[in-house]
Amino acid sequence: MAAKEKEFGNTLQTGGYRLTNQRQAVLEVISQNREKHLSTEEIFGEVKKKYPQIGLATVYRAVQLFEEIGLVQRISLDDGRMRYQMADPEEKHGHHHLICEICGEVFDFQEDMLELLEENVFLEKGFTVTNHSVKVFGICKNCSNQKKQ
Amino acid sequence: MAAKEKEFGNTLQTGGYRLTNQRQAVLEVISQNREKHLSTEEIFGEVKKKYPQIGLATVYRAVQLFEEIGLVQRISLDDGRMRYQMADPEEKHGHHHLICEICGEVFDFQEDMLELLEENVFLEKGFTVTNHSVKVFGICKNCSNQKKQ
DNA sequence: CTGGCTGCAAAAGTTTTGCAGATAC
DNA sequence: GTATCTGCAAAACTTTTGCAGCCAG
Repeated sequence: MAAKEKEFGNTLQTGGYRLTNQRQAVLEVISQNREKHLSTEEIFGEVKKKYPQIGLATVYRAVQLFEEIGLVQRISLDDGRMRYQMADPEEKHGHHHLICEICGEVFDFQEDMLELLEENVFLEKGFTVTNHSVKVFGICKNCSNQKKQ
Repeated sequence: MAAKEKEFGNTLQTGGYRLTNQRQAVLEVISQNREKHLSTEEIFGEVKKKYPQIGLATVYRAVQLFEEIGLVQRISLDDGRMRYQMADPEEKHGHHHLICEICGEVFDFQEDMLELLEENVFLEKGFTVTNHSVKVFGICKNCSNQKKQ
């Protein structure tokens, strides 16, 4: 925890950015909801609990900054709002998402098979891959079980 | 062409929807720009050339209907607006997109390797895949060549 | 100190909605 | 004829921006 905050501070400092209470609070919320894929508005709501005077624009500016310096990963579920999740520095391209079409739950998954896909795309189309975003829609295990009952 | 319009009419009729001039005009624009990935505003602009009195809301309602009945595929490039493209009824899950990070051009690609990925996801997570959306970012062949010059 | 950051409020951009009139079937 | 569709305008939402004051370094 202390190590994490130190790392956060360093990452901001390296870029010449300031470590403000607001930014700390925003990152804390994202960090404490690692599995949640929060929208900006949801982050705003959570941060306000601990930091009631914060403005929505500050949250928008904070998450954008965090994405630029690689602290968080931006996720779009194509529903007209952006979501954010902690980025894992170990991952080359960020991870991917399984989205249940019944309950809307979002599950993470890691899939290295996509490396092969990238190779194919380069050979066939001359396209050099720098990143990819994969969303897989379907029915999650829980919802499948409920259907059977 | 005539066959396509007939098919369009039938698809709408099957659902109990009306074949209006506005809807025909919207679908014509999408159909005549198969490789373009037009945004709703762009579709609106094109349609107005032939049908100047059309309203933007009508275009929004038309593309939403077309997506529901499977005539078009909705594409999100996470830039805050939706795009639409003709759907190929032959494709199981729609095709995927290569997005150049330099010129912004969007190229289509078909990749069957994802079938394997779906199998893995089911085995590992019990998640039954019904659809997926893959976006691959990178540098296209043209932009790579320009860089070298 | 001072340049970067915040909060507020206004603006911008996309998409949705309500409603009276028009139209496909 | 009538249920559906359209066009307009207003509203709803998310995100961005301008600016005066504040604060981290």
